[in-house]
Amino acid sequence: MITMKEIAESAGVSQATVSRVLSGSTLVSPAKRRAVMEWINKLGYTPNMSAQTLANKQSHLIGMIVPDMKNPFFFEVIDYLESEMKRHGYHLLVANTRGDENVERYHLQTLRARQIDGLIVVPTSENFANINKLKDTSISVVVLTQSHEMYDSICISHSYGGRLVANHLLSLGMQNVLLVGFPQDEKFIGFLEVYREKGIKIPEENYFDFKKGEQDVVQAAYDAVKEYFRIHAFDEISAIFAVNDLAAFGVLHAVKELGLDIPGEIAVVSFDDTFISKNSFPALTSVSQPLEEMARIAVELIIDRFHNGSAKKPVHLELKPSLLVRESSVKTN
Amino acid sequence: MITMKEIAESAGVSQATVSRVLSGSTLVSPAKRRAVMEWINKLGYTPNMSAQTLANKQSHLIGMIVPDMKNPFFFEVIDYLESEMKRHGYHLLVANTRGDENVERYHLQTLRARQIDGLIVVPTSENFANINKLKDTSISVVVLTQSHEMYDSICISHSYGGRLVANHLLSLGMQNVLLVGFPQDEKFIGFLEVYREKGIKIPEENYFDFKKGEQDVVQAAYDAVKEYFRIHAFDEISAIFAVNDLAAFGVLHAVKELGLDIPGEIAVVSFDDTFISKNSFPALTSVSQPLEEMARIAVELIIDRFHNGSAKKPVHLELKPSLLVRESSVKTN
DNA sequence: CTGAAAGCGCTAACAT
DNA sequence: ATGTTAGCGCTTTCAG
Repeated sequence: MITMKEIAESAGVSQATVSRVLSGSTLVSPAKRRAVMEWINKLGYTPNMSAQTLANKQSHLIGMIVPDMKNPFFFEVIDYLESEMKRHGYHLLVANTRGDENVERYHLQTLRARQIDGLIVVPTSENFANINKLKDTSISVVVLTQSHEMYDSICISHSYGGRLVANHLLSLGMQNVLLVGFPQDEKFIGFLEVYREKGIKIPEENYFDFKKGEQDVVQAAYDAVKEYFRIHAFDEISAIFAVNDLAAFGVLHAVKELGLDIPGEIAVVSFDDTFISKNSFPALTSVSQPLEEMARIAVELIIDRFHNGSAKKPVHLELKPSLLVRESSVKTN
Repeated sequence: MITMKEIAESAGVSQATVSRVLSGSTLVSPAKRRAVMEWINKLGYTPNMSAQTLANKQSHLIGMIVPDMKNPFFFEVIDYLESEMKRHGYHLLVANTRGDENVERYHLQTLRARQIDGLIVVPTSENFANINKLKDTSISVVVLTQSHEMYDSICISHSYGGRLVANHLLSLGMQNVLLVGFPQDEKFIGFLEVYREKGIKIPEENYFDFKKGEQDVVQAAYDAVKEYFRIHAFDEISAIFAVNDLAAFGVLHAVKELGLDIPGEIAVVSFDDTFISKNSFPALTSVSQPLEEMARIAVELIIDRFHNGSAKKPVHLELKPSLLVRESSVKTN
């Protein structure tokens, strides 16, 4: 690895001058600048960002912690974030907790040690137990997909998303629905509110509950549907609302295996609108999150906080999701 | 951020002693060790890895460059890699080229600047143009999913995978097949070899060619099938072999939309065996790569090279894929 | 405009 | 067993 010192010696200037050239300072004579540039190219100099980080107290690194890297939703988020960071000259350090709070704690610690300029977290721990401890560190954090009072946070209104689904299904006259996911999820709460407002009750047994931290969501959802219909007649429900695309994928598999027509005999509605929703057959009606916008804002917030400190109080963004109606709930032809 | 120096002052010892405690050196008296540990906890010390990297010339960072982060195959790989790196105390820096060679070049440069201890690349550029230039740098690279003569490389035999598919389809008496992907792909070449050996010819028009760097593979595959059947009768082919799961997903969608029975009227075979293969309906017969093993070896190779230099000559691993037969090619009930 | 020198936080001889 | 010191590669005053 060739260093600034070496190119300084070769070009017959001081290290400071090389540094100035590299940083685009105007205080360098054209002649020296040219000489330095020549040697930089000739010797193939690459700056040492660790040294820069140490000297500047800025790493241009953003850490991200997610609970499940295998979920396409997170991958699409990561993809947008990575892309957005590149635009700003940042790099992404990803860490996966696999739903384990201890792993989350570990990553919180090691990412901090890496001098990240900011952290984007999709919380794993219950009640934000781990991330709340970051409060008395100087690190700026953005909580993604959930709202958090202490930190900047960006999410959609899940309950509004649930309401969209409810209104859609009700407009189709579908009164009995199976919910596949985590009953405490805001989207289901919003959904149930609407039904309650209309005086329609969804029986308890129609809330299928995943174990917290369930890793094979597809399989769990598949099993849920199979189990439900082992006990219930096919015409007892008219629709299934899945907590996310992974779950919907499992639901779809099960429903088709049972030979039920979608949406004729049973409608399926999903959440997140990843490539799975768009490309399944039938294509899934799904609640879509404005991921690109969320990613853009997240990166901007992080960078802004880094420079302008924690002076301003936390920004809480709650964007509105939208419902994309496709063939899994409404026959088009 | 509290530093070693501050700990040293608080504990009334030298910085070197703190460093020794932290590195687990035995050359510290129990008393001082205890005192130091107390202050470390009290003050909430976190080491500065940039400084460590600078002093040690080791970052414990591994970079990875992939051409398409949205492909489930790659994110399953990334997931395994991240997990494996964590076991070794490494972190993963991911970069996505989106099929753009210029972006690949950019990342090669910036990742190097970040002092990564090693690089795992899934090549984007034709003929390895970009990565070949790493040869005269000291960085250790592992090429993943393809074989490369200069660097350590880990891949499966794609042509063997293609042969597995060919033999499987032939055993089912399927003589005319539509290939959806990139005709120059080894898996298709292997596939065609077997057919040729049996004296069976697949007409040129049955090779559907994606544009290089095609980003929406699902859609492209969907379109390919639709287009094929716009011109051809349904019974002209008995099977479709898709280049990967993303393509197979599109194929599946199209075939079902056309109302064809799978595998009765048409069989579908895929490659990579991601969660898509496992969970589609019908579940896809697919060629499976030993991802976990590949990830483990990749990380071990990188770390080994880092410590033992480029002395030994490159290791080339070509693992054998296996064919998982599911309902998309063979009716089970 | 340019160079010398101090410092970022940590490690690793080298003394003692 | 412990402290002192000299870097690691870069940025940034401070002089000139």
